[in-house]
Amino acid sequence: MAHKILIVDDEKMLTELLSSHLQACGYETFVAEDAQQAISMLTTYPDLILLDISMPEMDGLELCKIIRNNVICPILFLTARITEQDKINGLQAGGDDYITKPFSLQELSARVAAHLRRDERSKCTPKIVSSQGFIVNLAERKIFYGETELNLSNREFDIVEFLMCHANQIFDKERIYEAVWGFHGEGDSNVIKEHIRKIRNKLTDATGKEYIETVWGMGYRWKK
Amino acid sequence: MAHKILIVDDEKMLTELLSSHLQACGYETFVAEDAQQAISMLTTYPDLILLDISMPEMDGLELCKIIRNNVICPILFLTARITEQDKINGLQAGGDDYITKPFSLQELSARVAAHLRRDERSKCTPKIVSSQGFIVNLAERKIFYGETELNLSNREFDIVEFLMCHANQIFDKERIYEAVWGFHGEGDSNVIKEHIRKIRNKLTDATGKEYIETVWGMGYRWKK
DNA sequence: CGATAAATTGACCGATTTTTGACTTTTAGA
DNA sequence: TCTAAAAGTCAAAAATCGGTCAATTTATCG
Repeated sequence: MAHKILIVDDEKMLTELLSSHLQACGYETFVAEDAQQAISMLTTYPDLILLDISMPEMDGLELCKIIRNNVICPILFLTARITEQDKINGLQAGGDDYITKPFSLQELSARVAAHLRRDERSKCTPKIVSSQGFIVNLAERKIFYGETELNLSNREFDIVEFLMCHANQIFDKERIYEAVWGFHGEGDSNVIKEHIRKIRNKLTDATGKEYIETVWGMGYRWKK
Repeated sequence: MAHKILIVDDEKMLTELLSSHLQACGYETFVAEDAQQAISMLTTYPDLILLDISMPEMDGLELCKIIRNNVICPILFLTARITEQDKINGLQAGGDDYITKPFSLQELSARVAAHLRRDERSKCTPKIVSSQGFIVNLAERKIFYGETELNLSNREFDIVEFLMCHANQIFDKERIYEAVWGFHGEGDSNVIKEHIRKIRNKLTDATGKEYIETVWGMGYRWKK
């Protein structure tokens, strides 16, 4: 399957040029001309994003942060000026690399390919973490307690992963929602309660122990 | 290094309250009472800005745009009313979030912390304070006297935190109510009296000493 | 398309916290 | 000493929060 590349830029000339070149290189391309479009196009789950941060109508860095909160793929900035401060700002906003204008199409596709390769490699390396008798396979998103698998659903896995990786810290429902869903939810949400219940059932079924503690009026935490 | 927060508001009462609470939370605060001051204080490079957009003497949104053009830190609006249009206007002007009045100090610092967290992953905010044999964990909102935990409820914790952080100062019930609840209460409220009683019981149970003194006709104070 | 699993929502219960109201005690000043 | 205001006490009502279940909506897969 071809890699998907999202191009965010308001200059039609440029986007068409990039788009056709990258398509010629075998990529699938999507174009967004403003922040609104860019955000809604994240649903295509691009493998890489080219983002022009020097667009007059919007703050590219701000947009970058929003994007970074929703996807993990590489974000490459297209920019005219480039100072040390720009670099720092951009990296803090979650960017991965800069391509300064003017650039050749060859250079562009080379950089794109390099980032996709690196991303692909890191995807291939299985990440396995173990703690408290659990074996967590982040790549396959599976959790074992000794020999027995826990069969968590996606959301359940996300919640467990988040709590486990921040053991002993207390998180209220709002924060868990933010961490797992990536955006704000309504304050008094039943969703978290229900997921916690399901998770607890599966945990105690497999281990016979309690791992998620409720701190009344504060939230939940993974005991360690 | 503590995070720097710039507070822009023309109500002295409120700015002092916010300032002292945020300082208690470990932040460094700066106060600007008008647009002129606010702009010149941008040279302190704040990590977050609290901006009251309902100030009579100036256009908060206009000011926000100016600020946004100069710094990239989160800008949180303090506002009484909040319509859908307000939100759009505010976000277009470069704001990041809204806190609608009335709000509790707890809510405020939670939102502030959330934005700072999202903005970067630096962990320089001090979360544990100790004094007079007490260990106050602001993150987990727990208080220990030596080894023994005090098991305060949330409101109780808020009151103790407020009094403790302003040791030896006298506050009447009105003032305590404002600080903890975030808005004005009726004058002769039993709520404070009752909470103080509960707190005193828990304090003497754990320590055998008296910490909260009543100053007759004036209020309460934390003895130090 | 339909079947199945997952995610979310709404309703309800019980525990805990918070607030209230009635009452008692203490205090300062006449 | 007496009194009115302020503070303290207690129990019970009200609000909040978390846990659970069933029902509904939403994704996923063949």
